[in-house]
Amino acid sequence: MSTIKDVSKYAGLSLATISKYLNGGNVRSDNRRKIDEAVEALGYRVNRNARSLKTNRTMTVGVVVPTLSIPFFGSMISALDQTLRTNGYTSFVCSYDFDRDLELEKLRVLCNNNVDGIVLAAQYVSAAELNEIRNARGQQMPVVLVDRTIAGFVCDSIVIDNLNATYGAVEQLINSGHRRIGIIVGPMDISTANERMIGYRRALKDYGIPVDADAVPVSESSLSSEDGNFNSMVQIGKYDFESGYRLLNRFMEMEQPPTALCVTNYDMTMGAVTAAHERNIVLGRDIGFVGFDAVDLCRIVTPPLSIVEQPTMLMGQRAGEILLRRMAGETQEYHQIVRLKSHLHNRIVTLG
Amino acid sequence: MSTIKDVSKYAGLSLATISKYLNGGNVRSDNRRKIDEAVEALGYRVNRNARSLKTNRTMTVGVVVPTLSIPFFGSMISALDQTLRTNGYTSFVCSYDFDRDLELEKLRVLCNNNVDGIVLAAQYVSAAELNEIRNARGQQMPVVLVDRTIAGFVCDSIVIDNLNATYGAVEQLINSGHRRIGIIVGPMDISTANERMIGYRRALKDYGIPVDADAVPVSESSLSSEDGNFNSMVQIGKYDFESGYRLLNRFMEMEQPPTALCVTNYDMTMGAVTAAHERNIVLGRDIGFVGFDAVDLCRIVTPPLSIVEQPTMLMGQRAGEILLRRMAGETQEYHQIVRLKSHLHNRIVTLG
DNA sequence: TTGAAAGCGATACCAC
DNA sequence: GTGGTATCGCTTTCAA
Repeated sequence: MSTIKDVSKYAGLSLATISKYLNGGNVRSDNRRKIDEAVEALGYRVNRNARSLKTNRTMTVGVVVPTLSIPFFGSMISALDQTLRTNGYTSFVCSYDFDRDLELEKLRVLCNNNVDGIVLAAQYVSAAELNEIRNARGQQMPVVLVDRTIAGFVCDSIVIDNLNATYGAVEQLINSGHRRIGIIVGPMDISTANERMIGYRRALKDYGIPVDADAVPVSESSLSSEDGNFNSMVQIGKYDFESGYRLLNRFMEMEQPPTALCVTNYDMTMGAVTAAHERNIVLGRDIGFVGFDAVDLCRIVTPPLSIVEQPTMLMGQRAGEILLRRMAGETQEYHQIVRLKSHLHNRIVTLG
Repeated sequence: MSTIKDVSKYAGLSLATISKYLNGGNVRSDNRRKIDEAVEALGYRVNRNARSLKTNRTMTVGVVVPTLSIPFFGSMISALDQTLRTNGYTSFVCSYDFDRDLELEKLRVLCNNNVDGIVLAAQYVSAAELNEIRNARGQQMPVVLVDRTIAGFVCDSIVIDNLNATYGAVEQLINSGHRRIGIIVGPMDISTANERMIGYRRALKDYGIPVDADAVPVSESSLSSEDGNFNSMVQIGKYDFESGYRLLNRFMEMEQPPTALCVTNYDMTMGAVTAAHERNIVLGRDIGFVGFDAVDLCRIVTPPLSIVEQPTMLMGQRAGEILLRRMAGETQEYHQIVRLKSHLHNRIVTLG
């Protein structure tokens, strides 16, 4: 492959001149022609590695997500990449497949590859670990958290107003006559799951419906095992298909099953819908139901499902915008948490 | 941030010794201790940019796909990454969002970033363009194509036996009594779409069912517009939701609609299922139906859908294995096309 | 505007 | 086993 040196020889000009021109500097027009010709003839392409070594910038950002198998992150990434691209950055995506070690490894590799910034949908990583990564290279590398926050880690975050998302969902169920409402949430150490749980509790409380004693977020109690209480209206899953499937079945096998159910992410919604189908339960008719994220799905089943839709594109865009500002050096700004509103596709039918 | 130089000073050893040790060389045990201590104390991390500049290897591979919003590529990438990781490589994923220019740009950026290999699910890029990219850096960079091949581009490819996938699907429909079978395929310049179309035609032919005159692959005719024939049993979509939705409706509005339908990718299957639902057509009962990829879906609707499932994980794994061999320098091997079998989840009910 | 030269952080050859 | 040093490809100061 040809280097800038080859171009220099071919064009009969110095390295400095070539470099300057290639980086947008001013060069006499006849020299410009010579360089263009040389570049063309040699098929020269800059070696970004070498450039980065010198400039300390790679014009790349790393995007780290727990999985690429659900549409949620796919569309977020799409919007994010588009935003970054307009400013000359490209994004490299890594999935850690819900694996604790892999999450950390991906972050480190990205960091060692000198990305200029990181967008992370975190799961297991701790504030301390993230701080180490953020400070590994010279000055603090910009990190933007999406979807989930991390307790004790100060940075910019773009999240959904999870509390009001479930609050609204549960409120609708209450308004249509339900009093005995179950919820399937995610692991309590994930911020989204915790917040969604709180929204559920608050809605019940506001409407004077007693909340199960154990239906409290982990920060306020020792509840953490999903197998804590087989009769609780709050069941804690793992945000995966199997959890939704299994926990819907558990609900239905209670002595006093709920009359309505709220399921709080994509995979668990798919699992719950599948389980319901296999039990010949028609969601939205036999029991009230609100799912999360699976927007395509709600058009396909009868009756249509109520679904909380999260603004994934907006989330990606906002994350990109903030990251761009940080990478441009706006360090004096306070760190911010952007909280986006979700949208409830409401198809709840009033009871009896 | 600290460099190898700092480690050298801190440990009181030469650069060469540090570098050697850090790369697995032999060093006296007391020195080993000193170095470990220095690395720990300084929080030293190798600068991969600098290393790559010297070694000409980045230990990264670029993965380029048309979208991250369908599970198909997500699970392929997962298996691919896992395979690569066992050999010390990490993968950086880029989506081009079905955009022609972006596809090329992503490939170029990856190439300029000196990835050691590329896995590509191609759509628009030409053989000439790919060749240029492959040869841009020194010796030929390993490129493995997944899912789709490119006419005239010689390389390793992992694809599905698309022809027999649709052949099998259509055969089942024929066996259950259908004679008038429609198909919704993708753009004819995508190899998978072309092959799926051929499988359809061959099945009809083998069973003595007349094929619409215009139901021919693009290589054999000028057919390319999806609006070519409003009454054809072959309708050409764009592999997106909207195509499936619109073309199912078109089929149903024909004077003589098909009695069975085969839809040949994920998004179009979702679109078709949605459209059918809105028309109150029960797929699998009112008309025969086989979809593609949407495996979750087939458990959720009644009656369960017949679906062609593609071995996405295996595809990613195989792609990784071949790429690893190429990156290890096995250049003498012939380029190969690995053709994986798909699996038909058959729930077709025999016609009354 | 142009060019000579230093240096980014690491590796690897070669002499000791 | 250890260390001095040239070098990877590029940017950037500074002097001309």
